Parts: sequence; structure tokens; C-alpha cells
Amino acid sequence: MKKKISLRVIRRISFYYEALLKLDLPKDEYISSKNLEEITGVSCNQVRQDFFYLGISIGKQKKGYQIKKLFSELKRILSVDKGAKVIVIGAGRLGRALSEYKLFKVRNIHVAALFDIKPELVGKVLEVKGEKIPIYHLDRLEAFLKGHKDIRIAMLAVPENAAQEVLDMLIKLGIKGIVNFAPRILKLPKSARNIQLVNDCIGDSLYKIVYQIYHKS
Amino acid sequence: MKKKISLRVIRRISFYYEALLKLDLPKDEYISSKNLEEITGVSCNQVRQDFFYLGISIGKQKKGYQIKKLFSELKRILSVDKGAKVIVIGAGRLGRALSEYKLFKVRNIHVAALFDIKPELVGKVLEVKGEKIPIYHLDRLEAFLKGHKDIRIAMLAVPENAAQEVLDMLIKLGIKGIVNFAPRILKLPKSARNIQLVNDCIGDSLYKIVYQIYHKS
DNA sequence: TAGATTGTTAATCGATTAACAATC
DNA sequence: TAGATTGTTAATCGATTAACAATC
Repeated sequence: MKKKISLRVIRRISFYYEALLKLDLPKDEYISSKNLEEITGVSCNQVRQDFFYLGISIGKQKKGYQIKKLFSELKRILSVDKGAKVIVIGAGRLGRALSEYKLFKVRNIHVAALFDIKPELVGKVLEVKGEKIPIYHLDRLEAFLKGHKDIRIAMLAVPENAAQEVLDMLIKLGIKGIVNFAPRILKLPKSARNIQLVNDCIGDSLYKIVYQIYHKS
Repeated sequence: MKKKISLRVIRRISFYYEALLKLDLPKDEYISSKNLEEITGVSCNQVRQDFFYLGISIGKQKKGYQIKKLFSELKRILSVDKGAKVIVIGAGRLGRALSEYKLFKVRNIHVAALFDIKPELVGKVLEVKGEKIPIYHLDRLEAFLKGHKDIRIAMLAVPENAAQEVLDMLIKLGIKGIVNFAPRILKLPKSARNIQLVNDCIGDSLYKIVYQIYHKS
């Protein structure tokens, strides 16, 4: 059985990975959990706990973790080598912002295409760091997926009222993982076994700040 | 002392609020925690626990919560009446997507202006549902804030390498709450007492999906 | 050796879920 | 009345922090 992983662990693993990426690799051969705390802000106890949880046990007492080895462990866990291909439904500002999001590149995640229904968007080609990402009409989604069996993940950036409908469509077409960015909690139909859905509420952190600044009590 | 609130509670409060917003208000005078569970997906126990935590005790046994009353309680907690004004630093795709984000409107949060340094962006005016949002040069931020003492919150959507620098600048200019969308964990300088900072990692939910889809073990 | 750092277990903390007396 | 629903407390669950033996 696959081990369940929480969003928080994944987030921290990302931090470690990105921290190592930015390191001048050959500088220090080893890095300790304490070093990682300094760079990422995650406590050294948490770092070791995470490694333990994920079965990373390559540390050497007194030295720490061999950077090269640790890096490849993290890459493996984050599936960086898999070169995940995803599609984005909705080519509005949010959809386009997601498509050019730098950190996806760092993680070797590629946006293969965007889909929309607006005539003024369909047919355009997005250029992201030299790569071209086409915007197709949603009608072509089924055919597109038939030709790209390796695409199993979609990001949803459509208007709220279209979100549930598009979700159902995606499931029918065989998509296995969906991140919903529409401002609405989507639910999987009961029939949808082993489909992964995460609702990403972009505004939340602003709401928290607003609460803290404006709410006296 | 102000009660600490977690992001999760705020998120759920938002769900309740938005659920009530969509209700045809006069339809049913009362709504129960069980009803709210059906609409929002949050368990009725959690709903009552949240209300208890926030001091909302307006329920009537056998009936539920008077919708009108509940609505105004939620509005109060979410500071909807305050009409929070915020600025956005960085007028790239992400910054512009945030500026036109629908749910901010629903919560009566207004983006007053964007700031950038790119000549091709500075001077432009964003149009969001009839409202005009100007893009100014970052040089004008100080003067702008002097003329708008009511603006205490900023969203950061600048490139990663500029983020920390801009954060320090914002603090110096008197901003009290910051949401950082740059793909990097920012830290508050030690001197920054009672400044609120939330790092919002937009990619995380995709990473979780990628893990679940690609990671066999 | 003495000091540092790991892997792992135990303690703490916080958040969710369950339970239930009160009562409309 | 009987059934439903609240407010609140208690139990459970999960995540973080602390502690420490092992050892390089």
C-alpha cells in the first residue's frame, strides 16, 4: 500500500530540494540537519523526522548527509526524473500564470497545453523560456489526451460556475489527478475511485492577514 | 490579547460565508450545522466547534442558526465591512491574476494599485469589472502610501531574487501585513515586531498530486 | 578522547471527531 | 411528548518538538 503523504511533508521536501539546488554543489560535500535548518527555516528535528518518515537514512554521524546522495533521494521522492506532463484548463490570467510558473520548471513539471473556449485565446501560443505552449479549444481535449497517454494530471483554472462540469469531463477522459484553483470546493463523484483531487484556495493567506490586521477583539 | 487564528479556521469560515452568500436568502430563515455540512463539506461537528471557538452562539435548538444573524456574524469575523485596501507588488501575470481575483471582491477586499519596475507595465491601467487599477513605478510606492494611510497590506508577486529586498522596503514604509507569493520562504527581520507575514506556496498542491500519481513504493 | 550528529523513540501540542446533556 | 439540534466537554488522531542512546 502506498504511504499517504501530507501536503506539509511535501512542502518541506520541496524546501530541502530547492535549498540543495541553490547550493554550489561541490563546496561542501556534506550538509547537516542543522545546516538545513539555517537555510530552510525548518527545525533540524523536523528535518530528521521527515527523513526518517520517508526512509532516507544515509546520514553519517558527525558529518551529516552527503549532498549528492541526499539530492538524488529527494529527486526520487519528488519524481523529478519522471518529467511529469500536465495540462491547464482555462487560459485566463491565472491559467497563464500557472503555465509560466518557475518552480514547476525546477521540478521538471511541464505544461503541455492549455485549453479554453474563448475565441480570442484559442489558437494562441504561450512562450515560456523558449518553450511553446499552445492554447487549444476545449473541444480538442479528448483527441489531445488520446494522443498523449502520459498526461494524467490537470490544473483547473476555469470560472467557478464551469468548474464542476469540467471536473466531471476530465475524469471521464481518464485524468487521474486534478488541482482545482477555481474558488470553489469541488467534490469527486462517488464513482471516481483513485482519482486525486486537491482544492487550492489561492486567497486564503490574504484572508488570514486581513483577519489579523483588521479584527480587534 | 488577540486570539490566534489558524489558516484552517479562516478557510472554513470563508466557506460558510460563501455558502450563505449563494443561498437565496429569504428561502429558509434558518440553517443548521447539518445543512452547512451538506453545502460546504465541513462536518457539522466541525461547524459547531468553529462557531464555539469564535464565540458565535446564536443557534436555536431544533432550528439551527438564523441565516441573517449568522451572516452578519461571519461578516464581522471576516471584516467584510472594513473594505480592506491592499496593494500588489509585481504586475506580472501572477500579480495581475491576483488583482482580478473574484473572491477578493466578494470579501470586499480592494486592490488599490499595482507596482512594478518594468517600463512596459508601468503606466498601464488594469480594468477589473469596471474598476480601474493603475500600475505605478515602484519608485512611487513611498509617496503613494503617504497618501493612503489606510493601506496596510501588500501582496508580493515579484521575482524570487527581488522578494526579500522588497519585503524589507515594505516594512520600512509601514506595511503591517504581507502575503508572499514569490517561490521562496521569506523571513521577517528581527526588528519587525507585529508584522504579519504569510508565505503562500502556489505550487504545493500540484506537487502533492504529482507525488501521489508518480511515486510508487 | 570529546564533541557532534545521526536515527529513533517519547512527550507535547494542536486540531478534529465523537459524545452527550440541555432544551426547544 | 418525541425528535432534533445546539453548545460544550471528552476522546482521538496526527503532527511537531524534545530527548537521547549510538557512534563516527
